[in-house]
Amino acid sequence: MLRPLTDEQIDRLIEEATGAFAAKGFAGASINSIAKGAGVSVGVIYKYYKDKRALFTACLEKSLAYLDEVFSMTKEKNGTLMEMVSDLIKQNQEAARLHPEYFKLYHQITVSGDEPGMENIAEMIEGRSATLYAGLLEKAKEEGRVRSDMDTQLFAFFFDNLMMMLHFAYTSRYYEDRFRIYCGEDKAADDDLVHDEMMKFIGGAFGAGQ
Amino acid sequence: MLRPLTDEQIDRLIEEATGAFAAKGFAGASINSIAKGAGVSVGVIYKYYKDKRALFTACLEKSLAYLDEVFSMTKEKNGTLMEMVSDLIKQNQEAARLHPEYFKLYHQITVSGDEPGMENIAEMIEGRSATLYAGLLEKAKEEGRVRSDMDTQLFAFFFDNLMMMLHFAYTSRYYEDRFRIYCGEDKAADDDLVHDEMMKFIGGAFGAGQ
Amino acid sequence: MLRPLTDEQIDRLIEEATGAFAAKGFAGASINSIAKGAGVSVGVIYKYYKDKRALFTACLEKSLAYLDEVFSMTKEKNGTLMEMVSDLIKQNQEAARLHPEYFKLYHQITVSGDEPGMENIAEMIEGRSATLYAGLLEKAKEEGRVRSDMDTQLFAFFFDNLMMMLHFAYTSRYYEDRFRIYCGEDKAADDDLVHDEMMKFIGGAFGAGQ
Amino acid sequence: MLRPLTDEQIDRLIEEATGAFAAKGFAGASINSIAKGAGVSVGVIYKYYKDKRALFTACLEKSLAYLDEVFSMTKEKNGTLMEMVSDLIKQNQEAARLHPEYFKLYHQITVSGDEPGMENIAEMIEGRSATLYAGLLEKAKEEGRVRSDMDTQLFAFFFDNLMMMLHFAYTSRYYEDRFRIYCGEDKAADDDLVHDEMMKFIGGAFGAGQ
DNA sequence: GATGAATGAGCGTTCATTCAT
DNA sequence: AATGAATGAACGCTCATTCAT
Repeated sequence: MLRPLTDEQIDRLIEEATGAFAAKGFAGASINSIAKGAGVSVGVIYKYYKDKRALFTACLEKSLAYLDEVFSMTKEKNGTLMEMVSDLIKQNQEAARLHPEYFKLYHQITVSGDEPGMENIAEMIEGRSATLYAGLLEKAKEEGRVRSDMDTQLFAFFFDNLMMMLHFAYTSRYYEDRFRIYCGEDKAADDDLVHDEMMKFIGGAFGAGQ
Repeated sequence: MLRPLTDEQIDRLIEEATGAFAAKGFAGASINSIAKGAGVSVGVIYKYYKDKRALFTACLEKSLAYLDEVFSMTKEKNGTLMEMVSDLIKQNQEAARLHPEYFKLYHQITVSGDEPGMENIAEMIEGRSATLYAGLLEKAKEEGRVRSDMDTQLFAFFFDNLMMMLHFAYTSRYYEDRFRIYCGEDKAADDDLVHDEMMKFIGGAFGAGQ
Repeated sequence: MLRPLTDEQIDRLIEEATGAFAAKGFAGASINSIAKGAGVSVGVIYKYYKDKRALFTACLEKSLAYLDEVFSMTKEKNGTLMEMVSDLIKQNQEAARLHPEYFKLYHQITVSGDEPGMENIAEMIEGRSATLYAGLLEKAKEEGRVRSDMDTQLFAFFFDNLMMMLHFAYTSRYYEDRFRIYCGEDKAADDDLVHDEMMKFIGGAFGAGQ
Repeated sequence: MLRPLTDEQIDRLIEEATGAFAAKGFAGASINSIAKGAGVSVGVIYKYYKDKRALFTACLEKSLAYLDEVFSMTKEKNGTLMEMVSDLIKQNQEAARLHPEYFKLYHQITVSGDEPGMENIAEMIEGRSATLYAGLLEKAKEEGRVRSDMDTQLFAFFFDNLMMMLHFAYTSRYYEDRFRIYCGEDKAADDDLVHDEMMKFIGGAFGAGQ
């Protein structure tokens, strides 16, 4: 038989597709040009994926698996709250510089409307970190290490918002520009500075000095 | 009709197009159905706007003008830093509930890639608030009303990130879901609670108690 | 606006489509090559017809209307049974030579399986002639002008079978060949001879000599 | 398997393909699903048959061989003209109920246009019966057992037309419907009645009472 | 010599854009 | 100067055919 797609070819297809979906969105990306870009035939895509949506989902799953891995690395260190925050910032910076397209794809789904199959996607993606952050804050609050008057759920939410915006700042053309407008080229490129200032910001927000 | 489009017609066109782009994204929206919805002919759209992208840009500009107006209302009050923060939160909450489509459109451009005409759009949108926030923080720092060790530009950036995520949380399907996952239905719907907690978060971050 | 399709263009489109469907069947015919052949754009077909099936239906309707017209011309003459038979033969010969594609299209639907929208098509097409033929035979039987032991419905059916095969013999490549195999080139081309022999055959079958 | 296709496999392939072509037509049937249904690989089909058309032709040939067999059974009985007619009717009824797909396939080729390889197919199929019928009629005419003024070739043609329409009436969806429209459900299902009436019809046509 | 996954032309259909009116 | 039907490139997808194994 014609040589089956190698793992490399599949990887390249997913990579190409991820890039296309990340850059142009689901509707804007074209299967035919993804195939061309990946160096495979159109037809074979439909052997591996039922339709365009399934290809998109496969790309998304790979991206989310990566994001989850990054998140898990921090989680497993089991450090203190602020150690975790520091870690998360660093990991996000590093991961976003390494694989911007994964974050871009994540970014894409945040703009998609009510497409079928997208109903519980937020729960899937956000559930774990929501629970983790709120739990850590709750524990820290009980132990008196953060301000006692916070709503831990909302504070977890605000904190995660900062994390999301951080990786988008390394990832989306618009957010990159915006980053530079706020800080100038130099600071935006200085990962350590950003980390340190963010630690101050979040530390202060949490009242983590107590 | 063989007379120029009236201002009302242009308004209605932009409104219709904004709704369509907000709901379905750039690629998903159809010029023909926008024309039908707006009660104008397809052809005339191309007299006023070079192409679909130009129409999108026009919608975007109107949305941004609205957002700017909201922002200006706060700016002109000339209150203290934390008064301004409080105001901004409230304004964003109100505006996002009133005109979600404007925020959705704003959200759309953050995912668009390197399309022509999108080069300086961030500068256009973000320049003024970047300057304002950093300026206010700088002044407050000099006066000792916020922590003295902050990088005011980065802090302004972090703060604006929180503002952006706030309006997206009222505006994008995905972010709405995510909001509820973090806080539950009740808190996500309680604008006053969100405002108050956000004030604590930001107040702490700024060291605004000093 | 771009010049709307003239009636001539629509006619040409239907003609081209009828030819394509007649020659290759519904599945085998291609909208794109019909468009090319008719000298119109693909897109405009979809302005006039919802989809391929609708175009086919339009062709079929035109063909059936023509067939019906031919049939009506005979019916309205209100002649005796054998006069009607004679007329029908002549009309079918003439019509089939004039517009073979209409008969071909009719022929096509006889091979189509259980496609949607084809459920009651036989009733639509065959109902009128079935009633007419059986009625005429019944009347003739009562009047003793045909054999008294016939089942008029079945005899009407056999008679119509001969009519169908007659026009297919002028219309379908296969049936034309078969016609020549049975009779030789010369007789197959001799419409009057065919008419006369067919009159004998049917006259005998009906016992119309009585 | 890396051994030649067994005869059983070829048979099964042809059977599957015949079913598919009969049900969906040439264009509608899919080689890939025929292969799957027959339990052979796609590739091997192309070793045995040049292309889809050749596979169709092979199916057709098998169908025609069967039809020919049915025809031969009658022929070999060497009965009188009207005995042969009676036999033919019965054989057609029985065969059509037993193997509708063979007749359907035969029906398919009558609608196909000028495809290559279809040039002499009518000759192949119709030649023998044309000769036989005309011969029998000629002999009967000489012996005075049928009307003396008939053109035996055309009468043979008309007679065979009735035979064709008879098996299509048991075989094609459209012709089945039409049969019922002409006769009602009950008569269409009553093979003996149909046989008897057809004998009357043909007997009368031939003037076989003489 | 069979396999069956890959190929890619071509399908039906859409829709941004054009242009005769 | 607006109209809106026509245009045709390009879409997602299928399937007859090929060819490395």
